[in-house]
This record gives sequence, structure tokens and C-alpha cells, in this order.
Amino acid sequence: MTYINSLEALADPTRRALIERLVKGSCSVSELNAVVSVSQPAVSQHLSVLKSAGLVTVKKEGARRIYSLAPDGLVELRRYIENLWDDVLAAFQLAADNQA
Amino acid sequence: MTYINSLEALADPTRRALIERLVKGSCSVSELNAVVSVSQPAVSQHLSVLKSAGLVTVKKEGARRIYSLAPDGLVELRRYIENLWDDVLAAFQLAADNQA
DNA sequence: TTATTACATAAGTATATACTTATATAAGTA
DNA sequence: TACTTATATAAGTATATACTTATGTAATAA
Repeated sequence: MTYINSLEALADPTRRALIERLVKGSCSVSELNAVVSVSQPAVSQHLSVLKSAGLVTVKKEGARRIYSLAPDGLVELRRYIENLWDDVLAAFQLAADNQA
Repeated sequence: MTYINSLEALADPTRRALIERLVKGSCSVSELNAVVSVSQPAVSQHLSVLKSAGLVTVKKEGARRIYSLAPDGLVELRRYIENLWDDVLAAFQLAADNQA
């Protein structure tokens, strides 16, 4: 579970839609299925990817599975982006200085 | 040029390798080609994607094209990740409170 | 001029992955 | 019990995309 998993997980629009729904609150697979236009198995597969990336967690509630957002997967991705941002700014500044 | 472009651009390992090289300094296509194990046209295609995402810029220098990192593409991606981080933390906190 | 270097574009291929339908499993319901 | 609901898994398909080779174009060199 590295920043790469989160990056690849979030690169898919359907998975981002599921995440956006979960931002509003934890819910079941069928509720998640309602916000995207793909089949239920497709949703389960996407949830599996998000779970592997550490972006969501599940708990059983009777016959239903309640999915929730998890911060774990974002920790390293956030750090990666911040580091890249710093590096890019530094490189950009250096190039600007050389230009002048 | 939105955060989606940067997200999808950075989701590819070859493109990340090119970015990592550019962090060390601007360079030509052939120098970039040296750090990945794909053909020169493949590198040009990846650079095209990175350019469309606003993650790199080019300038002509004789027969060579010098690629440099650009902050533009990261601005929105960085904001998206930060917002998502805040939302996820809030959702996580709420779930923890409900649990208690 | 011809040749070579540096890169981009064209066009086709190969593969990863997002999808489908079918089915299995487990929990609730009549 | 049988039936439905909720979800996951299996297996195959379809498509996006990362790649290839071939070629085009522009700049430098001989």
C-alpha cells in the first residue's frame, strides 16, 4: 500500500465518483451503486481496488457492507504530491534564475 | 487542463520516471529516453501527455527540445488532494465519534 | 549537397483494465 | 422451509492506452 496504489486508484473516474459519495458519509454497496452507471459487480471490483489502496474500509452490518473513507491511503500520496510540488517549484525557480 | 489530467498523467510509471529525471534538471528528449526502457517515440508520446497536463514545458534549442518541469499542472491536483484529505479526515473523525 | 542527429507523428499491435453476465454465498423474510 | 436481498467472485469481452516500427521534418555536420 504505497502512494502509487492511491494514485492509480484515484485516476479512474468511477472510483473518484465512489469516493465523492463516501465524502458525504459511509454507506452500503447498493447505495454506492446508485451514484454510478455501472453494474453492481463493477462497483464491488472498484471498492476492492480502493480498499487495497487504503482509501476505504468496510464493516459488515447484517447482510450489508458499509464502506467508509480511510485516511491511510492518502497519507503517502499527499506526501508524494507535496514533495513533488516543492521539487517542481525549486526547479522552476532555478530555470527562471538561469533565464534572467 | 484540470487535476484529472495531472492525476492520470502521474498514474503511469514511465511518466513518473520522466518527471523524477526532470526534478534533477531540465534536459533533452534523448536524455530522458536514457532513463526509461522504452522507444524514443514512446517518450515523445509520454511527454505530450505531460505537456497537456501542464506538468512540463518545452523550449527549442537548435535541433533539440529541452523539457522542464512546470508547476501549473500541479496546482489543481495539489488542491484536490488537500481538499480530499480534509474531507476524509472529517469523515473519519465523524465515524470515530459515532463509534464511541 | 548528402548524411546524420534529434525529435515528432502515423499507424498498427499488444496488453492492462474496466466492464459485462453468470453464479456463489450469506443474511434477512415470508 | 423456500425466497428474496445484498454482496462478492468467476470468467469472458471490450476498450483504452502504452507500446512498437516506419516515416516525416527540422537542424546540424561533412
